[in-house]
Amino acid sequence: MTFTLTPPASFSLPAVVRSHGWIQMSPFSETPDHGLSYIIRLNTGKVLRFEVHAIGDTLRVDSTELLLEPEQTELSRHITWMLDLEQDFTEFYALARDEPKLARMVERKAGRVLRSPTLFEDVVRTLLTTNTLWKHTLRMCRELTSRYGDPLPCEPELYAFPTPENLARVDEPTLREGCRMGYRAPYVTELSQRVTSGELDLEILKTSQLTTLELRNELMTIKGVGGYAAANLLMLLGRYDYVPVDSWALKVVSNEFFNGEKVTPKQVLETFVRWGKWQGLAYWFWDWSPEL
DNA sequence: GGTAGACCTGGACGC
DNA sequence: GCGTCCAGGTCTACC
Repeated sequence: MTFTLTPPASFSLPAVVRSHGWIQMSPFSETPDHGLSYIIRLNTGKVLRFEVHAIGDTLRVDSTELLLEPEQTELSRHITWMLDLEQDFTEFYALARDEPKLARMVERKAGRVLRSPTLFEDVVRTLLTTNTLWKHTLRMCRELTSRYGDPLPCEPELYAFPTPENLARVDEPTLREGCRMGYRAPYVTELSQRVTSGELDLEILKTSQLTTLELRNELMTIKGVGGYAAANLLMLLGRYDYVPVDSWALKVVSNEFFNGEKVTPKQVLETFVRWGKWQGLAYWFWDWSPEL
């Protein structure tokens, strides 16, 4: 079935889809027209694949399954969140236009960051990005999804991302060996159990009134979430006060601002501090010079 | 508050 | 084929 959504004026579907590496991780994929494809499990337990295509000024959503009205409402809510349709970037764009290294992202209507439907899923994905190579992150995510996600009825070889309940049931050694997640396995197990038991409500953080610092502290109570992961998750929550400093950040900032000299995480943070509450976005969408 | 070492996986490299 | 080294963030213990 098909329905439509109306995006804000300054919106580009390809810009969101390609905003970062999530699109390469299962069950995300990019459609040939640079739209979004994703396999989701709704609250009713229904598993479906949906595609979002930009058609003129609207977004067309195609679903592999027929949806009841509450299911369509739920799916619309998820897509609105995933594509960050409600965020207003007017203030940031006004600042970014005067910075040659950000002017291009304004032209491309970039700034929105692709999200998973749930924060639980984004935390798990982020845990899988830490202390490993991107290739291995993709493998771990693929294994996790295909082993513990619910299958798509019309293409049972494809799966939705596993729910907290699914992952809470998997014992840690199985997760460790099956998905070759190493020491990350107990982090994912503990997170899944905390969410399933109700001890940790991640979804409430999406609309939290906490300050960014308080939100950061809350995220860092999750085992395996340190400074980089918390900053990354804050970006996904629409808070851009922190720059996620990883090895790539150290490299590009060194190349761009320090003539290739080795830099510390503190120097990376100082480089973008002038962007205030937008510093994470300025870093993320900076038009980095090619390495010499 | 800062630092060192351990945690894992898998690819590159030398023998 | 085997052993060693390395990259990638976070945690814990220690100072």
